[in-house]
Amino acid sequence: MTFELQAQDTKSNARAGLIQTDHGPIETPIFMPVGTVGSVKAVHQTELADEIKAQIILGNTYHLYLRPGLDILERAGGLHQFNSWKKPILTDSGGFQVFSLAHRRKIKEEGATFQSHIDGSRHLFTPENVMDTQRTIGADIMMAFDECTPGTADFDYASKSMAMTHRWLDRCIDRFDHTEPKYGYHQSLFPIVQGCVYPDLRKRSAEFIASKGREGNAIGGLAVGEPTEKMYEMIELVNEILPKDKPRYLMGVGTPANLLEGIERGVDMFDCVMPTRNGRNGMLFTRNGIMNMRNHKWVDDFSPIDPEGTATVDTLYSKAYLRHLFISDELLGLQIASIHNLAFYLWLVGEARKHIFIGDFSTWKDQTIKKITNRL
RNA sequence: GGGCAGUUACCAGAGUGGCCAAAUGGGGCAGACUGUAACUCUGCUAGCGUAAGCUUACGGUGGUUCGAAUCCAUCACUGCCCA
Repeated sequence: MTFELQAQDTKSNARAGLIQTDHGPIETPIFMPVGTVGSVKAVHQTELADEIKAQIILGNTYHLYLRPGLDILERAGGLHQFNSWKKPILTDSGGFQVFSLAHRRKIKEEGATFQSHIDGSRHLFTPENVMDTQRTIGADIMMAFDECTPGTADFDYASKSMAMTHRWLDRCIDRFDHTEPKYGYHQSLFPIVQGCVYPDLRKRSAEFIASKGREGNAIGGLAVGEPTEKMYEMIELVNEILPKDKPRYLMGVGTPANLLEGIERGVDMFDCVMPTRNGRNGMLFTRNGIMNMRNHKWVDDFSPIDPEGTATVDTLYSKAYLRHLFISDELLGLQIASIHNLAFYLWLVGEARKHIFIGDFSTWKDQTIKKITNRL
């Protein structure tokens, strides 16, 4: 994998770049649709590629390990073969599940034991076997196994958690460096900065992560309960330390406004379930603001879903029709909303990239945030 | 023509003397959702009021009772069965 810095905004830390992987290029800043169990929910691969113009998608180690399981993934020839996505894939390590499934896991120095949310069986995830699993999945970008610390953690907990994540990282790196890809193409390992909302911890963590000299770096443990302003502060602080010549990935973030604020602070990669999950729940993001498609106000609005939208569904269908689909629990509504939202997210980061090249990113960002945060 | 059962909020449907402006489900109206246990979750859903509260309400009318969706009479309507 290579990363080329192509443009740097003069008034902010925003930058545009190009990642090259064995599964093709990724133009940054980029948004990566989340496909936890090997599927971006309600969206075909053809739509992902042609309509949404996704360049890379996510998978999840925890979920794919439980289902379909490593044997099937290996026999399929890896996740790319299994789900017919020919472009790059990044897998999360299960570190987020240490947070989101906190009530059904136990953390020890060795690793985290999960009680499966599917059948209750117990499974130990260690830095070593999480590397092995991601080798089997065949992700282009593998994530280190970390503890995603809640944004509300106290300093003492955050400090100990961060230290353990660092020890886990060393074990991840050791295993990663002593194993080979299974399917003949290159895989990268991204370490993850933790440290909750504590500047001292974030600084130490960023220095530790940067010192590992991996091909890219990630910022984790944000948008997990802390105030948004704290999140922005942490991004700013961490990005002063993370190397400029490597891609920076802000994990799990976020709202369209979060993306622009992140880009301004030097983030290159984002992922979030928001466009797909909120889409399935009837919420549409557009360049003019946010719409709840279940609202009565759309009942007889026969104008296109998003007249300026880039996806076919945006002009093919009306707001009234989409509202009807949601009110009627029709599956097509989930598909249209998911495609629209993802296309919007990809359009947004693409525009950001353009404006970084043009040199007016900050001005454009301020105007855009005002519009996209409107409630329609 | 006779017998039986029933009529409760937008719909379905509990409730059979006070704890009932009335369970529950659906529908409707809003809100939430950030490395996905999520086509999920939360709130509201007679009127006025921020609220306490007040008013109108369980087919109609008239009773019994301190008190009625609940008991009685009668009328109307609906369903089933028999002729």
